[in-house]
Amino acid sequence: MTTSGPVDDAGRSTVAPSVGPGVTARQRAREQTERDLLRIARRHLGEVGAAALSLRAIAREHGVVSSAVYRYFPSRDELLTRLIVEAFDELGSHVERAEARVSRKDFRGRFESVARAIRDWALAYPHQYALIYGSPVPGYVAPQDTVSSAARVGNVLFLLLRDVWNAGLAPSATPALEDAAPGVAAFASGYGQGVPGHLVVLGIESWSRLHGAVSFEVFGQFNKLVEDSGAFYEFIIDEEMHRLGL
Amino acid sequence: MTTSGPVDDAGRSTVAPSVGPGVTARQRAREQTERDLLRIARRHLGEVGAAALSLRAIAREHGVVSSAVYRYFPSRDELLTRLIVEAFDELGSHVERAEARVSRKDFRGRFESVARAIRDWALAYPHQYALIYGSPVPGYVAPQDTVSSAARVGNVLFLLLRDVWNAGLAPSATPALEDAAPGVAAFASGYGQGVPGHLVVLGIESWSRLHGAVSFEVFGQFNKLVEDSGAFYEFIIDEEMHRLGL
DNA sequence: TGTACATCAGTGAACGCGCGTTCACTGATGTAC
DNA sequence: TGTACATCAGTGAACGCGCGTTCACTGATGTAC
Repeated sequence: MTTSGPVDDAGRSTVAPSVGPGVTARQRAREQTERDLLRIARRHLGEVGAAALSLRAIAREHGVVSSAVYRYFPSRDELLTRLIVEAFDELGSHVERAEARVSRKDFRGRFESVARAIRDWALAYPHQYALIYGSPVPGYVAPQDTVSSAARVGNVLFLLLRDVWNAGLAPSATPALEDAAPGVAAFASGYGQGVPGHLVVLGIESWSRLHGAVSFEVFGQFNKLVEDSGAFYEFIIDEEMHRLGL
Repeated sequence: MTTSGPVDDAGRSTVAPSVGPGVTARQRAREQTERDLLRIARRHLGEVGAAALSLRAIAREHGVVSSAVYRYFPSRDELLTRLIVEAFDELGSHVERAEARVSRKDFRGRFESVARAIRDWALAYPHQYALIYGSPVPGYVAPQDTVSSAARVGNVLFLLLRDVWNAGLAPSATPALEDAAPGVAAFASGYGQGVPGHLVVLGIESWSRLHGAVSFEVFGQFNKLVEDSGAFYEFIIDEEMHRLGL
């Protein structure tokens, strides 16, 4: 039996349905139900937000008694974690795919597609975006499981930055950059295969800056202030590329 | 009777206790109670977040039956609105006071103190910050009352930008800035007393950029990524000042 | 200055609602021999 | 191939909780004459 991707405790794939001999109808049904519940949960999240997400409402919509959901998720928090990991992964793969479509040597094109992919995804799934980049859900503590999924967008940006650096295009350090670099040293030493600390600072700030604009747009701070947020975002992209030496 | 500041429908001050003849003990007691309830509400907000803010819990803590709260706030939403306006006003006056301390001609000093004041306030009152700059409270619709309070920080930044422009220091337009300017035209025409549109774009982006970093710090996105967020923020301030010609 | 009346803060009970989670159960599906 | 047993998805009732809001009321405070 060869499945790929994430698996749960029992070794069942959490992504695609299991197939082939040795896989029972019961097991296939379970996977289908789990996917259905997640789909409903995702939709509810998009309608009422994370704080108001209700197991009973999900069960009701699936036509099942509320306790039945506990066969699939041990608690509401576990379900939330699943949704958070899923949202990070969806944004991550959306960004990865967009960036992969561009020629490796086209640094400007790669940066543009990363930046636009973040905004496009956030506008398409505002509640999912709020779940992972908005104010923390009260009473919910993110477990370790979310970390690797959360890092995917950052990784894409970092690898791009590394290529820019290797091509000799990235800017050199300024005093202000040097001052900030020690504060992100742990990250730099983990990821920084030959990339200087000041570039890691620059990359994290690009990421923070893009999300600043996207959050303001998605959360409504631009209401009556910025009418054409697309053009505004393109301006930020342009500035960022200048700054990164592109 | 001379009171200043915001007043409620009955002409009572919502800020300071009324004094002098013609003000009854009952009225003073009412104002005291209202202030007590708001103080408790503010603290609960800081502990459980906006979505979980409960009128009953506030009443309980004040030692009063839950229906009594309705003598002061017609509904939970009205109370939330009060808290939101209050948070905007507190951040606004914190920033205004910080900026006013600096010599008018010291543009760098003025920008730095605005930027630092935003972050300081957000770190001191993270839930209040989340209330006004985080994901929207589900089911809550902000009424018009919040607009003028919400604009105070932006105004400070804009007036600073105007002074910079009048001193001949602000940068001239780039093609990317020109492209974005029409999208913020409404704001520019309202505020732009002789300040060109591209500067308004620049100012709004400064504001968005600062909040991007502050939000990431307050909402925990910098966990294990940026250890010294103070130094990181100083770097952003420095970059912004370069960009604004300071 | 005293009295009759009006105001209104706070009470206590109730309505109707939804929530997460537990638990003993039934009956269909799967497995070992 | 058939049978006895094990697994386990879904049931239905219950526990115990908290919520926002309404309403008729009481009794203290304030006001007009």
